[in-house]
Amino acid sequence: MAGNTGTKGVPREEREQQILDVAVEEFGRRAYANASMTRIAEAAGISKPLIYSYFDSKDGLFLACLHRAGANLVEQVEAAQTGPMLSRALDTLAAIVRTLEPRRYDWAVLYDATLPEGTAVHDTAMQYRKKLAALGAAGVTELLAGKANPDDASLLTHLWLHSVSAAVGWWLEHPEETAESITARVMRLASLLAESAR
Amino acid sequence: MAGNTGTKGVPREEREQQILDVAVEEFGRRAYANASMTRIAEAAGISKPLIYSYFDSKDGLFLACLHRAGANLVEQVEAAQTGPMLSRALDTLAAIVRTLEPRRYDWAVLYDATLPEGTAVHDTAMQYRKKLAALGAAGVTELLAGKANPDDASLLTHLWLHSVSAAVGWWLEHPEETAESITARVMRLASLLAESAR
DNA sequence: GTGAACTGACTTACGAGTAAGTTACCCGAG
DNA sequence: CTCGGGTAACTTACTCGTAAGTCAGTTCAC
Repeated sequence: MAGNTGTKGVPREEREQQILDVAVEEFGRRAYANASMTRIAEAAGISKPLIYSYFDSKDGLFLACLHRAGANLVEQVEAAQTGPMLSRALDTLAAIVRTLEPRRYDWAVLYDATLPEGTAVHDTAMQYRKKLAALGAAGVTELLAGKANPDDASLLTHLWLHSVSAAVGWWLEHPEETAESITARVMRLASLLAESAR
Repeated sequence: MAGNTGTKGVPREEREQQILDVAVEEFGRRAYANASMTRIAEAAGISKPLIYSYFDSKDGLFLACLHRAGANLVEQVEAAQTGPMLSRALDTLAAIVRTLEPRRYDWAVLYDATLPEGTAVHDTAMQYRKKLAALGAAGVTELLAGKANPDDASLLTHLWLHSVSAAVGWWLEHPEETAESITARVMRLASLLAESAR
């Protein structure tokens, strides 16, 4: 009889994507440490055991979110490393923001500050962060062109990555903004600052 | 007889400071959500109930850390808002870094991303953040001098605060650096960037 | 009828918070 | 100076709630 049990006819692949979408939002909003599997299940309209049967564990679910977000971002950012140095940084930011458009919380998942050290989750996030940092560092090196020591370059790379985080964070607080409007704002600010520094 | 019980003769005031120092480190490293009262007690070489008798709760302990960090930072940053616009940003950064020198994790506590919304802990952190943001916003407004719309200014303020966070974060990964060396690095980078933008 | 999609109800671990008691320091009375 | 008693500084050993993870199934599509 119509208890709540039994299949609903949703194929695994589709259900997995749906769970991932919900999970990214929960992980992005509350961070890994505060995220609750029960809440994810409720938000997805299914029960907890189904999630476990598809993703094994909280870590497994987070890893799946991470891979989707990380691989996507690395790919898009790599593709943006072509133009002349002057505009490359802006191109990269545009690529990131465009990639994040459909799922803005992907960035928060990748840069979650609550991942316990020494776990697979932490290590995997670190790998993706390192890849993005390496891409940023390449640009920074070229920009500085030997005019600064390696530690200064490392610091600038760090500043660059965090500026992107800041822009994405601001975007999350201003949902009505689009990828284009954000990029445009940053471009305006960049030229205003350059002018002020004259 | 000499069980582990009974007073050790440490006066409350002194013990409280010691607990706070340990707690800031734990909260700063692991973030509020992952921090454990048991671990703080162990690291401080005392038992959990003593912490509770002095600070009431995990929230109470965190609040105490917050007030020490927040009040200190707000005061020092306010004092740095005097020079001409050109150097004010650098002065502010220098003030922050100098203030953080004895307890670098204060910044991480103030900007902990895992504070549950709607709690006293979250609200208090927000108040201090807002104060610092307001100081930053004042500088940004003066710098832009009406040449940008309010949303652009808001974004720039956000970028500024996150850049400070980034610098502090880099510092935590390079413990051998001093307040002065960090400030010097940022100054060098700022002038290099200004030159590149020419 | 068989396997994939699903669930209600459980167990378990861990961390916040507490009850009840122990010891050492301090200070006033003799 | 010294001998109690009161209180501040402590601890061991608990309770209790919450969230991860699991068991034993039920139902539907093919």
